[in-house]
Amino acid sequence: MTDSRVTVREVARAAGVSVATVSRVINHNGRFSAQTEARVREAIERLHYQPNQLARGLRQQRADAVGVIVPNISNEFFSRMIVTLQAGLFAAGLSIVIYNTNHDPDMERQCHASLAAQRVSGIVSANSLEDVRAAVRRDVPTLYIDREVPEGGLGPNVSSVMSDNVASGRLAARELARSGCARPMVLTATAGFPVTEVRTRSFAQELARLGVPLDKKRVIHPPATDFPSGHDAVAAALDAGLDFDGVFAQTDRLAMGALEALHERGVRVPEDVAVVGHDDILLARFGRPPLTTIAQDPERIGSLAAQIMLQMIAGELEQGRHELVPVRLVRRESTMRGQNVA
Amino acid sequence: MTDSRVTVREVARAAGVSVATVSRVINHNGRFSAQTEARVREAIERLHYQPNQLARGLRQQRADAVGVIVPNISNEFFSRMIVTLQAGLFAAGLSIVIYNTNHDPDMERQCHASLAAQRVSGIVSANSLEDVRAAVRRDVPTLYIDREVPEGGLGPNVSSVMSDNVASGRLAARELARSGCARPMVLTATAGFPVTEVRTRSFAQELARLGVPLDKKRVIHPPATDFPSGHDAVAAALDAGLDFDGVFAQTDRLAMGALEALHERGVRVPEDVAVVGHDDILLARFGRPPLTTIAQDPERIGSLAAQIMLQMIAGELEQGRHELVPVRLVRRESTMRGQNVA
DNA sequence: TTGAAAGCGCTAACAA
DNA sequence: TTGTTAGCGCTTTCAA
Repeated sequence: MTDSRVTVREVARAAGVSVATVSRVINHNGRFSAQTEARVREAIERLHYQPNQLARGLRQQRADAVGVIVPNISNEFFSRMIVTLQAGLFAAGLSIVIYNTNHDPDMERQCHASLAAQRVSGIVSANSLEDVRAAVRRDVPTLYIDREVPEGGLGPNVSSVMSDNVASGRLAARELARSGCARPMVLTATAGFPVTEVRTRSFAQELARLGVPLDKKRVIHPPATDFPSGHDAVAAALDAGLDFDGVFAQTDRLAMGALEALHERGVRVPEDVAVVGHDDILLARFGRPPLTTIAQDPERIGSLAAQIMLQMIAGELEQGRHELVPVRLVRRESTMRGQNVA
Repeated sequence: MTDSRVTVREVARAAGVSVATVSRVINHNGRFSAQTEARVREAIERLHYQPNQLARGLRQQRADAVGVIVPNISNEFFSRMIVTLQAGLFAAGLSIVIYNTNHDPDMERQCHASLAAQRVSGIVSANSLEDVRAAVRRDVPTLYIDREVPEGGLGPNVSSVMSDNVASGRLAARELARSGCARPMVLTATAGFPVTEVRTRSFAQELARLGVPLDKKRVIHPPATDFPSGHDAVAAALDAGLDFDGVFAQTDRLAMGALEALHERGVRVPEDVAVVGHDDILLARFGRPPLTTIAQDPERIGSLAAQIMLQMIAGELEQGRHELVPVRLVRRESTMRGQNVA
């Protein structure tokens, strides 16, 4: 197995060269004869040499690692994103160090402090609550997921990747309109989801364009983005006698809760109320009825994030990149009525 | 913010002491006067000093980090486990470096090589495919999740945590027996899940004890552990005319696929066939009908893993700890018949 | 093309 | 109680 006690010195001795030469061969730096290279490689192989990343990082003033800060890795969206992010960075020799913040700003600060102490080469921060300007101050390549960045960007060290939330709102609006909804309701995803307003605004605009007004009293802000919040919000709306015939829930978990509440009260979906969710998590197809939803593409977001991060670390970017990842409507039974049935 | 360019030297100068003293204060090592400590702490505070973990790690011959190797972090079980694992280690000043192997032994080897190069203080390895003896050779505290370790353990540097799989099999057997099943079928979770056989064996034993024999031809090994595999396995069984009135599926995703296949063929659950899953993932309560399942406790597994890992790293263990985490039956409609209805 | 040596920031052994 | 200093393993000047 890998004997972690072998150092450059021993490789150098075994190959009959200096440590500098060994280093050059390993890093493809400077010049050396093919013969020397062969001897060094043979020694590395034979001794099972593994360069000490700590020493390397200390010398280079940065670790071959990227910090990843997410609200909660057990959220399907983040965990799926991380799979491709990790793979993309690993292929380039970078490892990832992960932290959960649980949407706690103080925890987020602690994570940044820890990453600074580790001298990571970059930071991927999802649903960050901090001021994006902090990234500029830190001077470490930072990539935000699902976070609006000011017009004009923030220099070469700050990039962002997120779903096309304007398209999300638009698609949801069209789908409900096509289903014949006249009084749509929105369940937003406020807490810690900075992109929710973009979706709501775009949803309202597209509805207006289609001649369906969105009444403010039908924009509801549940306390969280989970199943119980969706359930309780809709149950409360029904109790209050709120009149609605469509729901755009900004997470699938909210939507599933909404379906449950509607089912309990005997409100038929989609006949009486059409429902559109957001994210297309595994659960969505198991809704009662199966849930129409706006699918995000976390795998694409993760691999794009890896690619951009590598560019930033390599200093290849004059300006940060700010990418929008397409979303798509996945139509299931929860909106199958009117035009949609055809 | 944290200025990562400040070093011990500058703190020492600012506090009017030597670097050694600063180091002592930071690490609570050796003796120093309260007055000195106050001065040093003040300087640290004022300069926003952050010890360089790379230098520290190099000096100590190990990084304050733990490697975590899982088949796929987007599997709900692993991501939930990692949340508490990460929190427990973070509280002790350790960060976690994560890798996905996708059940690929070669990738697993690469991950270990990378972790060795990073001189991590410990490794948590879930569903490992390697020979457990490799951990002894590596000489780094290793904690296996869901992996049997030879009787007598493997010394102080190898521990393990897993669900009580014997109980899993037993609970599933009793539940199906109570539902009146006479011809139960098993969908195993072969690929990369080394604990599946324990469950099957325990299931068979308990059934036998209850007077219900488990026919070998009703033990089926789907190619994977996901929804389609469960669906296809059950569809094939029905096509082949296999006679069964109960299913123990060793992952909930398999079970959900089974439910779907049964539904398609008009086989009623639980009236004609009772179904028990395993894991209690979010999906389970949305089964048609809601799925009875054996709940694992990934949060408990993660926090226990953190605790044991810290003990191993601190050298507090004479022998590795090998812990079984309780599972429990979550009864839902998919087994609600016979005795179970009462 | 190669080697010698400085030094990254820290901790710990030894001295005072 | 505190300071001086060697050295962890590596990369990268500078010299040859």
